[in-house]
Amino acid sequence: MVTIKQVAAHAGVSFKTVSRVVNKDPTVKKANQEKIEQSIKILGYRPNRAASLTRKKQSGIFGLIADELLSTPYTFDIIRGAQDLAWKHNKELMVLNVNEKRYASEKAVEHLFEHRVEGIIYASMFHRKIDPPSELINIPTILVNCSSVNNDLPSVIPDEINAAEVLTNQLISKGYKRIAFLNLKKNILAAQGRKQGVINAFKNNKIPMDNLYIESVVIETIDGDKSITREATKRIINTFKPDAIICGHDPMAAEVYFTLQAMGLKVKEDIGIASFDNWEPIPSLLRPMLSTMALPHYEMGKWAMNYLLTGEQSLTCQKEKFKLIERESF
Amino acid sequence: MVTIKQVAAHAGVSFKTVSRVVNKDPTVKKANQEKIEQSIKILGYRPNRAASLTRKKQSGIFGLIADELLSTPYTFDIIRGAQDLAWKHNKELMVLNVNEKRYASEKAVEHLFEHRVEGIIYASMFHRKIDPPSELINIPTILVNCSSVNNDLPSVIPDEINAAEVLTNQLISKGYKRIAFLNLKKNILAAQGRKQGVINAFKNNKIPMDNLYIESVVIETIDGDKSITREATKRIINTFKPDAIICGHDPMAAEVYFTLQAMGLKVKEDIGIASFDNWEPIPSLLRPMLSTMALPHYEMGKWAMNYLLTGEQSLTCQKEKFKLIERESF
DNA sequence: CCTCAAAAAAACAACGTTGTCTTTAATTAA
DNA sequence: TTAATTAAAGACAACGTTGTTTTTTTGAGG
Repeated sequence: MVTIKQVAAHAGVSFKTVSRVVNKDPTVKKANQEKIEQSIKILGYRPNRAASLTRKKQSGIFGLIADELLSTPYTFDIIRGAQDLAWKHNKELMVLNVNEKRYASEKAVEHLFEHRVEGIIYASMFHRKIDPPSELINIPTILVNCSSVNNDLPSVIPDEINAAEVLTNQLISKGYKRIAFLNLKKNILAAQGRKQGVINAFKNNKIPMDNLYIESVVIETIDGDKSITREATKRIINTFKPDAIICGHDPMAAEVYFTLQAMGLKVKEDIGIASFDNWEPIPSLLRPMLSTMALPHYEMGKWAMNYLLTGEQSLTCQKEKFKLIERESF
Repeated sequence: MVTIKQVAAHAGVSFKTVSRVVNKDPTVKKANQEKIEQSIKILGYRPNRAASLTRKKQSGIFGLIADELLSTPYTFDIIRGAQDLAWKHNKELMVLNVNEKRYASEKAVEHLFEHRVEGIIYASMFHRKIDPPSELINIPTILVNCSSVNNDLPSVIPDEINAAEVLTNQLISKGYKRIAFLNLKKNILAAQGRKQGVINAFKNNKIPMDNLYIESVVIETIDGDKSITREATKRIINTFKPDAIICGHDPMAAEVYFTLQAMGLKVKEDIGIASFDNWEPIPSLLRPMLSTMALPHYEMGKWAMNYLLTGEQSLTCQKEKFKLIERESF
């Protein structure tokens, strides 16, 4: 690999002058600057990042630990959001993919410390409480899509309450009057906020609460048994007789679609369907395409990176708003 | 940050001895080793990776450029496969997510060169020919899920022919006799290989070719208009009258499912459906769940990393086999 | 043409490690 | 006990940069 000294020799200047050109120091004569840039190009010189980091105080590297517990790869947008912003500021983002079984996140933190990262983003693959590696308190850290059980770290999470409120408002404004909400499992954070949001919307619109029915549907895994969803749907249609159903997430909406179809009911025509997550490719695969509240993954990743870049220290809990993706299901 | 010299002072030895302990040099007396390990723990010392890299000839870092052209995040397994193996060998994997619009892959290569990576994995998000950054010929590089237009770089790609052959064999062995293949667009690499594979299977099983019908279906985007798939399905059912349909990929299979349903036909009972990709969550969402050939993303990522780790130089084109995920659709 | 200040470039130390060589301590053989 | 040998630890240079200080060059003003 060609070094700064070789460039200096080629250009006939001291290596320090080359360093100045590389670092865009304005105190270099134009003539020399051009000569050196020529030499750099001819020799194919690239500054050695490691060497430069030994003298610079800031590494320019941030870490992102992606806790892919449930391997829901549509959360990839968190990484995209963080990386786009990092690059815009000429910072590196070191992404470490953590899998509970094989590599403890402790090891990932260790790696990042060795690289002297300036800050760490810890991203969970679904909204939940976590018990993060204790070392994280020694370095600027921001949690994404999760919050610490001890509340000792700042975080950015999806605004579940607002999402449910906006979605329900939209349904109501379109004339739906009797809504069933097939919520996720009770102990899931998202479920709690969304329930609150749906209720808020009913209150704000002064609609009697007996036009709202909420039930938590237990789904263990995405590809597992969905008979519970199917049975709940049938039962609710026959007893509560809603004109719209809000589903806990898009996979559940898919199952609801299929159940309705089997019952001879048409989505939108006979019953409106709305959902949460915008878990591609599900919403655009279904017919009619599913209107759903998109999780602000990209925005959360970006917000987190920005938090680190601005050097903020506050122990905030930022809530990012979902975005309604209107398709054809209500 | 605490340095090696501080540890040395704390333990009452020279900093070189600490270095030996950190690098697991066996020529350190047990007593000293333990004393130093104590000091490291107490002071929370972590070796400075950048400083160490200035002296070591090998950086221990590999680069992965993820060309997320079509943002199909289910390809994430390529990264997982590569990273798992890298970690097992105590190597770092620097993942750079490249988006055609915003950041040229040239810039990503530049970054990786500055970090003195030992090799680069360039991964495409769907199987195709690419024109990779020319700088890559100066460093051990392996292409994943793509090959170079100039054939000047080694690559690992999915074995499309074999996949189609295995899948078709399986259908035939289950008694299906008249098969329609709704292939992807003609100019897609996967489509060409798979067509060959299906034909091979018919030949090997000595089944007359007039029991096979192949048609290329043009789908521009995943979430775009699917009426072409719908119409093709109807037409083929009514004219060719197959007992099984092989779909070009899982989103297409979903559309075929819906079309059949609308026609009053039941998947598996009335007609077998098979597909390619195992593009979660589609296959496990559909009812009955879709049997499909899984793209060997994880395996390709792992193979690529292994290629770099072993320091191989050959200009091979490795073909990784798909895996049939048997569910319930045929 | 000289002086002096300002600008530009060079010299040299420093960063926190590892590699190599040298010195010291421990062990073995006589 | 001592010399010879080996094991362990220390000293010092080196890596390729950047930060700081010193020297040289340039150019303006008289």
